Amino acid sequence: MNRDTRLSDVLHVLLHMAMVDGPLTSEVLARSMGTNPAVFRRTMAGLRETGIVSSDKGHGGGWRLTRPLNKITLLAVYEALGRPNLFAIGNRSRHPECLVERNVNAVLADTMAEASTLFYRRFGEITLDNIAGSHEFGH
Amino acid sequence: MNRDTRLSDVLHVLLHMAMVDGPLTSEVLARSMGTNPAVFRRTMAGLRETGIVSSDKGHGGGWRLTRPLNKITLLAVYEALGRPNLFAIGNRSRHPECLVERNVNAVLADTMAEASTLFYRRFGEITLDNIAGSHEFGH
DNA sequence: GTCGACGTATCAGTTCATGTTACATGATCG
DNA sequence: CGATCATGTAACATGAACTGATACGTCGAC
Repeated sequence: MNRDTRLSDVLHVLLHMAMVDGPLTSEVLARSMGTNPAVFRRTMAGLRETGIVSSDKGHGGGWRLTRPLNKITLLAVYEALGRPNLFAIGNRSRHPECLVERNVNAVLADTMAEASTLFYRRFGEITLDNIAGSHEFGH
Repeated sequence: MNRDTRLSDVLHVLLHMAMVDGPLTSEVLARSMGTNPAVFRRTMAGLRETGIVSSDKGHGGGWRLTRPLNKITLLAVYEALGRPNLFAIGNRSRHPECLVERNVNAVLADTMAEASTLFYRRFGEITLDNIAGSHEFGH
């Protein structure tokens, strides 16, 4: 099963955007993401809608950050992507009426919920300037 | 991305096996798992190799548990399946030499490592008899 | 020796994310 | 105002991976 790398890809691009003054085009940023402009725009749509970045058409257009890196948490980026599924494992309810199956599902769901909480907490603590510099943010 | 439900499926089957005296055939157990015998055998191969279950050919053959449920941890089952990938997210190293990308990867890898530890700890604490009864094992 | 069961290789089918193309919209510049 | 440049997005193509399916080999009980 292939992993969803959009979060990693988007962070990479955002950090590069922060290093440049003017806007950058999908053409350029897609290359930095290793894909093509249409995929890049599709991926960034949520970040535009939640206001992390803005995009302009026409001459001199392109993408830019709307606020400094220390005002953007990893959690905000994750949520802007639509909170993609974190886990590769899960339940399949073939027999929803079966008590055993319900117990199994509850155990796995509990553990995954705990792990989710951990992800959210950590993501909320990390701002993008923490990532831009050397890897130092509290442990 | 579709979730890997093998762990959930296998637990379900193991608990049902524990409720029966004699061995059960792939035919029967596959039906309980909602699949066909070949897929069932493929899925259970690791559990046979690690000794959680045994299988016998010929008349009166089939699958049986080799030890009671309270001697089987969820972790043992997970490992017998080959420690399937837990996470749906991940890094893609398109630019391994890029410092920014290395920082991004490190942040995500750290968080995933922490979550892995949590999964392993919880899986190690839970034995299958905890799941068989009502859902009570410590919180 | 026949039958019943597992073991497993191999191929087919499906699904889903990603890649691709195409075209519409809108802004800027001359 | 028209040309150009950029985004927005729909629609379709591609490809990889997992599951399902089939076939056949092995082995044990009767």
